[in-house]
Amino acid sequence: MNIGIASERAGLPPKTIRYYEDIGLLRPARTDNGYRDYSAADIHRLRFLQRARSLGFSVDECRQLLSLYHDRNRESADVKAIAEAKLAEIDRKIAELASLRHVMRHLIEHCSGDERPDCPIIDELAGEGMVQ
Amino acid sequence: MNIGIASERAGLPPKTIRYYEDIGLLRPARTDNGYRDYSAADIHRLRFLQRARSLGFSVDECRQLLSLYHDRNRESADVKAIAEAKLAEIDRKIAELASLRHVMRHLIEHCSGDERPDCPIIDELAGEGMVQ
DNA sequence: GCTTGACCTTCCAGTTACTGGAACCCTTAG
DNA sequence: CTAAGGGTTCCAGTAACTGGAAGGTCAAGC
Repeated sequence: MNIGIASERAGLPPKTIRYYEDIGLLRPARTDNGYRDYSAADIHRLRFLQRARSLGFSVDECRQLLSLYHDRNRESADVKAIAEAKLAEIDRKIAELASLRHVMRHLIEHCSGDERPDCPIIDELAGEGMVQ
Repeated sequence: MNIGIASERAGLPPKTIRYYEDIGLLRPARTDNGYRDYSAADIHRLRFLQRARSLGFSVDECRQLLSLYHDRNRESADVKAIAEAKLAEIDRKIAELASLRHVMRHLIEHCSGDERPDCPIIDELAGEGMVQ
């Protein structure tokens, strides 16, 4: 199976698939003309990657998850630990964004948004603002 | 004022301050020995940058905000538009993270997290899972 | 006067996870 | 025979820094 078809099946652009190969995440066969030749197992692996990436796992975490996936002796605790760390990270990011949102809302609410130059958003950034 | 002191006052690492100069965000004077020499206005500018960056504005947005800051004829509506776009972006990110969080929680809750190899997290990533 | 340490300089490379583009090869239909 | 639409490699660029090497400067202590 050529890379174009593999791309459709896996839901990843060809460039990304080649990149994953570059960094050692998979190693498809080659046909006589030098084209990459993807097996069903390769597609499975690519879809695994696509799903894990879309869940916010870094490429390096995907590498770990893949090796756990292929490890017949893995303990589910190992996988759970990675997932829990990721959840904690998501929570941290949400909290940070929520706090940013709060400040932004506050600033926007107090800005008249008209043709006059006075602007509490600019004042705040300049350190003459209302927050603190 | 040397870069070390400027760094303390602005709350930015020296490396970052030099980087901001590289990309044209400020242009401090130089002393005879070639050291950068920061004025009070430079520090003000750096603090502006520090605040805007920590509010999630990109370096390019900071550039726009700085030029609006120095524009005596600006309209507060211009600033408000940038801030509102940023708020919308923050909302999008929060929504995306919330949905990730939901899936992760679900997966983690169903994983025994013990020494057994069975793991719904891995199953899900492999496409044999419970979600969908 | 000399050394030592803290500071400063520039420049190059690396990070993350791709993406764009150039130059070129292969296959197939008309 | 040619053109379109695959495929290949390799190089460079993205965002916003960060680390590190090699070397200049300055102030203090002996």
